[in-house]
Amino acid sequence: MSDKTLQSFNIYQFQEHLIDWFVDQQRDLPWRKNKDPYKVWVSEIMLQQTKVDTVIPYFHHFMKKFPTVHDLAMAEEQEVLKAWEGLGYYSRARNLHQAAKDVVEKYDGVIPSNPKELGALKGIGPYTKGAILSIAFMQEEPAVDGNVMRVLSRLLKIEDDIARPKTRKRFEQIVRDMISGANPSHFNQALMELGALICTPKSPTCLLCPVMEHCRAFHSGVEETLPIKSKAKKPKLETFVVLLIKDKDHTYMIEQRPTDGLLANLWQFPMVPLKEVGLENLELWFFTEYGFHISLQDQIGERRHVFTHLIWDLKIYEARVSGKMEGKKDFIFVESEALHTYPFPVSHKKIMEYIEQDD
DNA sequence: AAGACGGGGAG
DNA sequence: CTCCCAGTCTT
Repeated sequence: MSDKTLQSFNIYQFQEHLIDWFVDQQRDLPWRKNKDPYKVWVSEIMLQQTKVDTVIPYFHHFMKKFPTVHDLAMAEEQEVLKAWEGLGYYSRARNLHQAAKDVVEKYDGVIPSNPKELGALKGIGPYTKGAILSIAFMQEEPAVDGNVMRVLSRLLKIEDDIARPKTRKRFEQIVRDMISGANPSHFNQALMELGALICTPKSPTCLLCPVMEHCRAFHSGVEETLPIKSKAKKPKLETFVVLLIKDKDHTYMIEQRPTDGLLANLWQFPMVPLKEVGLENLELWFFTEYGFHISLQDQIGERRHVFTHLIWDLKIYEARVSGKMEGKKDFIFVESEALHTYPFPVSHKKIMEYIEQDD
């Protein structure tokens, strides 16, 4: 035992109470029907930063479309992004796709069961590695996510800032000590399930908790003040003009975003950074940027879209093609009925509502 | 260690 | 509206 936090903590009785509760009370979730490593992998990637209820329909659709790691490896990235559309953090989809190709090429389609090779795959960090190793391969590895840090902070009354990278490492060592001798799959999933159902961020239902008697925060009455977490800084505001550029054939201009950064490789209506360009210079700026002329028409709406680190203020304008099109940049004109075949960020999906149906 | 990277739900 | 949630990669 390398962390004295667990001195005088009854690990084996804790394991029994926790796992008995989990076996009895766990939710019936689609990725719990078997322990196919591919399904465990996909579900764990989807569940990063994302609620179970949101993930369920995406998981069903994804498994129908890409039933095996081979199917995923063979797919076009655009298909994978389309299946991910609306789920957010799209680098997860691109990394999962790349990793599936690597698994097929390097490991003949067999997902590696050792920590080193598994953890080297794109998008598989310490948490996901531990989750796959414990759930699919029954190895005694920690899988420390936000639920686990919250549960253990309270259980052991640990006041370290869970926003710090160092804190996760401490919890990993604690789990290594606590998981010993237990069913690794049940133990890790039980900690996370407890965090989701009982030991919730606000107003935890301690009176229903199967490990209440083990919980140091509950005994001290401080469960509501844990875990300690430093706050994120405020997102900064960015203002854009979004152009719904209609061609004479009832088609609209869309473009693909860059291969790196925010919403990489997704499609969008052209966006003009308003602060830098200014409404007066917009048409000239557009010609310089895209190589053909438009005429700006009326503003037809405005939306705010909030990301973790920034806010988009989107002023939606109609525009018309008014010049020859000899494109400098990559863009296409697409019939309004066909827009839905391209992966768009949620913000631009909502902008599609401003397009009239009867044109 | 700090910042980039989405989107949804609760109150 | 405001607040909360939080894995991995990059720098």
